Amino acid sequence: MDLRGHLELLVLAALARTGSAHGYALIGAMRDGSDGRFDLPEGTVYPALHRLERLGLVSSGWDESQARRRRVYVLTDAGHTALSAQRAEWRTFAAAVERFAL
Amino acid sequence: MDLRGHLELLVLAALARTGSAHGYALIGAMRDGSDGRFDLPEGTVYPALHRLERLGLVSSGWDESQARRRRVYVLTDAGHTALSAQRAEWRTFAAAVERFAL
DNA sequence: ATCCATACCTAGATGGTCTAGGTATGTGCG
DNA sequence: CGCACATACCTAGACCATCTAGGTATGGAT
Repeated sequence: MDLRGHLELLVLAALARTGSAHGYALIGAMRDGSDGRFDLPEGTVYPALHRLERLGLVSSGWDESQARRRRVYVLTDAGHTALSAQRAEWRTFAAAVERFAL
Repeated sequence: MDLRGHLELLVLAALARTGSAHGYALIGAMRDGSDGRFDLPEGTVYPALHRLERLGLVSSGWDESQARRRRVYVLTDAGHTALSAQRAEWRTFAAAVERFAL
């Protein structure tokens, strides 16, 4: 799919949209929320979530209340901050591309 | 600077803007045309130009008319086509990010 | 019973970008 | 003149995000 560094923004935004969600649901949310454009393989998303957790931007816990166990993620405060920063960064980046390359 | 896959679009667009230019001038054009936002190291741009030439999107020749020899690049027909395609791709990508993540 | 969707995971390949060097020529300045 | 600096080209290798390609296991439907 070639997200080229924008994956982090997408995952954080997906989590902000859903409030909290497990990995597989996030994959679906990104796919469905983008008309199939952001259809990421699990091998991309799971490691990204682990990285975000190492960075302290998300935290996770096992949800055992369902029949099938799931690792549920939520944004931390730092995650919300990072999301705002990445959104701002995207805007200036996109504006620059727009001005220069289009 | 972290252009993450958008470098090709930028270089092609820079060449389209200038008509034809040598590598060092393209670096300046990208830097100045973006308020310093696209300030790429030579080690990024020269290999990118070589790659684009291998792909047939640009062609080059030595300009010996000046005191200092320069390798001057121009877009090929395929390069113009590729630029249009990448602009279109950018637009749909940016629109999807905008809708989903902002 | 079997198959598919769900749900998680990781090792290793891939490949674009950057770091960090190198070479050489012209130009401005004291 | 000598020196610094900008110009102009180049490449090897590091880095690291993403993808490929596997693996495991459970639940629900037929």
